[in-house]
Amino acid sequence: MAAERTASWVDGALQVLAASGHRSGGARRALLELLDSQRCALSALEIEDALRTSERRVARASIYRILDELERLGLVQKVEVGQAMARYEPLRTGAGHHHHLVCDSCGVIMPFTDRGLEEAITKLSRRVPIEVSEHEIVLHGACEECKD
Amino acid sequence: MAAERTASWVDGALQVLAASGHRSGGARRALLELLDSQRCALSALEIEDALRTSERRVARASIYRILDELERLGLVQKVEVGQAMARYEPLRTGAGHHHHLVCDSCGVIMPFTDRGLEEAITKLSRRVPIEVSEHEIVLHGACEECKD
DNA sequence: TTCGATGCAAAGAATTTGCACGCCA
DNA sequence: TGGCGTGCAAATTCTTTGCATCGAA
Repeated sequence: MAAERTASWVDGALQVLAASGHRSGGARRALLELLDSQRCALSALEIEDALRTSERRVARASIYRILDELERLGLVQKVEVGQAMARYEPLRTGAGHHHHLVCDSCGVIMPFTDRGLEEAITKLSRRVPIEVSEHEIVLHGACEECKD
Repeated sequence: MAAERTASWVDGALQVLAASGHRSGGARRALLELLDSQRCALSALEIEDALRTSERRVARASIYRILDELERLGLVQKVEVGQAMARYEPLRTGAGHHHHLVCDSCGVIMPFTDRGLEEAITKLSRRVPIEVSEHEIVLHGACEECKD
């Protein structure tokens, strides 16, 4: 829609955080950068793992707290793909919006986008009894590998 | 699509169970009947609660085991509406297929159906890298009550 | 110096597993 | 009668909370 500078999602997020009265903090910064570098949603534990190795180590509790705050501010989206574990990914304006394919056999998760689907959702949103702010679509099935 | 007798979902389910080599069992029966009588998805704990009161009491572990088996057999669908708790509902052929609206403020869940959405999904399913067997759509937002 | 940010460990909540007994086929 | 179905309780796994300390403004 609007032509926005892709001034790294991290910067934008930090700005929003500052604007809402948050101080800096190394843990949050590391977490934001990790999320930004990912291709698809990560779970809290995967984040802890990734950060333990490289970057800056961040306590598990902090990860949950930070993700919770980021979600509340609309900076990340929590996605539930049915593996008893929440996953999070950056919420970018316009570009980057996608949904998920899940292989119920091996658990792999892949992102996909579909214009028709988004249009259907937009139309639909106007006539449901709630004020829609977000939507989440998950297609379950068997991936090439597991299809046999 | 096909004109199917609505010979109660419970009966059909019991038949599938029998066909796949399962014995009868009172707990499963009670759980099936409860699910069949519901208007929307229930969580395992809600099921335990409902069964504790009336019907036949069923142990929590059994509820999880039974739901797991029913899901594997394609008799119920697990829906994740993002409240750190899985919900289950009967999977009926054709009629009854719906998706969910979730109020992120009060947590109420409402079912909805949309033809356009289903068509978009069907088309889309043909060109994604997995063999789609199920799909789940959740719209998040604020309900009339919480909209203020 | 002040108060939010973070780490650590214990607490909680949902779900799973182990094992013994009861009941259907 | 044999083995699945079920209950009970302990164990796991993911997430949250309590509290002390560290660090940014």
